[in-house]
Amino acid sequence: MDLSNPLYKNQGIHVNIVLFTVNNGEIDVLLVKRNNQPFVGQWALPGGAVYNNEDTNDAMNRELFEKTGIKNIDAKVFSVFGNPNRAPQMRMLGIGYIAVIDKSAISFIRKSQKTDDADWFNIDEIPQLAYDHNEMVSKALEYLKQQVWQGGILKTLFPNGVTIPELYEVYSKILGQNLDRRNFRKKLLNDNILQDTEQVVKYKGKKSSKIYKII
Amino acid sequence: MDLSNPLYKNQGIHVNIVLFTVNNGEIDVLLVKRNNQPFVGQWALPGGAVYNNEDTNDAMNRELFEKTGIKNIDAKVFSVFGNPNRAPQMRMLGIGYIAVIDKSAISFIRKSQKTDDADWFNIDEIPQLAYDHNEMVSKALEYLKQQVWQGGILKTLFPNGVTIPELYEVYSKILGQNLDRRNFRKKLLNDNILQDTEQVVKYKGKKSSKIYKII
DNA sequence: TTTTATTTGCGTATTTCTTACGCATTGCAC
DNA sequence: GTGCAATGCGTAAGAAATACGCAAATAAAA
Repeated sequence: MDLSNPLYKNQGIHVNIVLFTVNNGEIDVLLVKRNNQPFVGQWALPGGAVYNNEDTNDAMNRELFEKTGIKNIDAKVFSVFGNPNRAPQMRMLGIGYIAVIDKSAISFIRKSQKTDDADWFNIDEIPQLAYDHNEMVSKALEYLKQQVWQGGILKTLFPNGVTIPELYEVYSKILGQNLDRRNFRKKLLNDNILQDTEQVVKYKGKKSSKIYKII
Repeated sequence: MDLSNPLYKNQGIHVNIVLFTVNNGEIDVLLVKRNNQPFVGQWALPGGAVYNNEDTNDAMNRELFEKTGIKNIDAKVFSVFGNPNRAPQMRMLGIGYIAVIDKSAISFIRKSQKTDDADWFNIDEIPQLAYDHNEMVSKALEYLKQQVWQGGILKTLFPNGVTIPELYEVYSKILGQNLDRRNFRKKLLNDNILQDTEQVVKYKGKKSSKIYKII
């Protein structure tokens, strides 16, 4: 590679994270409001440019922390966005990360110097976003649907235990269809990913239900 | 992003393709011999640096063509290699592409100005490669194993039709285990991905077998 | 207070998919 | 010819997915 060739100049790398959470059976995505050029004032996915001495995973966590105060997320790459014109100033390669976390485990979302606002948005009410971030969100959701049964990606969602009815809501919402509650329970218990904690929880208007830990 | 900040300077993007083919029931990977710095004289995956006005998919096909003469491969990103020190000169982000093609559909492999040699290597006899390309190959193979049953990735392997015994060899080799020939046939026919062509083919030493098209 | 509706949780029957394996036929090697 | 491996069809047992009945808990409506 000839470093003096202008064809190789002015390329950057963007990392962005589509951070999902589940709230009352609704799927939310974390967005931040941009306060600098380009796309000032528009909502966007948390993320930013990677330093030249920085691993992309580290960059993703650094940008997430800087813009929202959230630390150490174990996210996975779900896609790469390689269109050279996806950013206006210069070529920015886009790396899309995805994770699902427990919102209540985050004490607060920090609105840093770098953002005017940060908040969770229902997946059905996402505004027009900066860059190609709307496309990123929909691709991430597709990926989530494919991955939801083969585990892993939901482990961090309920660090303090979960009931089967709660999991039922999450799966139904992600997959966009109503599963049979009785067969859903059977499959989960059969898959040996739930550990009985001997505890129960009682929500208003419902029967009390057992709390499990996801292994 | 502050373009004058040295933290953002000297970043490049590498695309590399792990191009698999199947030969006599063996899995081969296409490698090229480097003839310029760094790693002169060492074998490597086809690929190279992305131009700043170029889509990454286009860059992958351009580099593949320049170095081997192979055109228009429909490859998928299987992983991103984001370690900032994976290339010696400067930070090069690595994008790993994967595809499986029919070797016989390629008239010849061109040894261009840019490479001293280009050849297929059996997956069990891959030499020490440039950069982190050995890791790329093994990650691509993992990805291939995961994806082999849910179709798509093998479609281009047999453009002129295929027999079930031929597919049996491919699947067995990729998955690294001997499947039951009779159940393998049943599953393929049941999955409705094979279209009977009413033709048969006869290989020396074997019974004649039906030719199917993969849909 | 009684009734009604909803939710959790367990059980059972049916169907579909996977796995194991028997066997006739073809074709090469000897 | 005999022997052996490959193709291709079939059947049976086992595992997994699906459909649905039903009892107990609970809250809200009558």
